[in-house]
Amino acid sequence: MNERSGVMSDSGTAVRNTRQRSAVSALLAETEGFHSAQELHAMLRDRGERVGLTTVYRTLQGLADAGEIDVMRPPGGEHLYRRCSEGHHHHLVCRACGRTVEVAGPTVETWADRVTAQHGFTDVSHTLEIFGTCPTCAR
Amino acid sequence: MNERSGVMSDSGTAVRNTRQRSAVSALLAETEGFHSAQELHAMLRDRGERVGLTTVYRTLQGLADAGEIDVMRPPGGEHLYRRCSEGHHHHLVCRACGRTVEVAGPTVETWADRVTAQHGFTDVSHTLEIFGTCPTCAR
DNA sequence: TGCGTTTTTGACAATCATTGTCGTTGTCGC
DNA sequence: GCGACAACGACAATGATTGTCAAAAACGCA
Repeated sequence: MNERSGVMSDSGTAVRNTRQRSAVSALLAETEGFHSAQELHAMLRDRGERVGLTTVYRTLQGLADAGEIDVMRPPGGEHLYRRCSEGHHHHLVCRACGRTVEVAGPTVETWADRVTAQHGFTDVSHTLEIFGTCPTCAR
Repeated sequence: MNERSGVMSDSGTAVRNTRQRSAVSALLAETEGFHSAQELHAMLRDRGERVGLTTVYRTLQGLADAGEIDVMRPPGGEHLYRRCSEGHHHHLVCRACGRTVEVAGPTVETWADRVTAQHGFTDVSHTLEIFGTCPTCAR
């Protein structure tokens, strides 16, 4: 955690530092793995933090836009959010039990950069998700 | 959560050949680019084919499960479907104009196989989407 | 070829995550 | 301390996708 008050986007819109925003950030900082907006909302409630569901959605959106958290969109479900560890990485997700393994992929990064450069694309980002059956569930 | 995940590719399940299924397949075969289920439904109606929206959804799902079409899930929107060209490939999508470039990635395939094997995962599939700004829109 | 079984269809209702609304509340600059 | 204005949040609205189930169509078989 760093980035405190005074974060201001170029457009001149001030991002205010509120209890709710801090609560969401703090929760994400302490939590492992992916969780849906609704789950995070419930977790905040359990902690005694009173934060509206709408606010949770908006805060997560803002954090995702700022690149401070990961968003995963698994087939057939809600969006899942997770604090973003430093550096770029991807996820290997078990279809059956949902277990997630974090994998770094310098190979992929390099490849993606080369491909996009070839086509003249700029301001590039990419998402890569790998789904499979983990050894435990395979049995 | 259980999966009736279909490995029923053998002769057990008869996939019946209906007018509606043919219509959807034919439309996809003639159409370039990605389209939503609703768009495809409208296109069928314009052609004079009478196919229910529910059927379109189910047919697309079936085709996607069978690996005959691509599914893309862009942020903030509907699922987009497209006929799948032979071989595995990925997409480079322009954020501004939506233009799509198809790219093959043997490097990525190899990498993905290696990583999943390392973790013992089986029955693996992956999705990779690259978003950026194309040269035209960058200006 | 005709018949019965089984799948598929499709209009409509239901679901449910996400977004919009808008009066109220709290923050922050001054 | 004060006022402007962003953020909040309860609720309603949206809208894509899925479930339902009677009717229709396809296919296997005699």
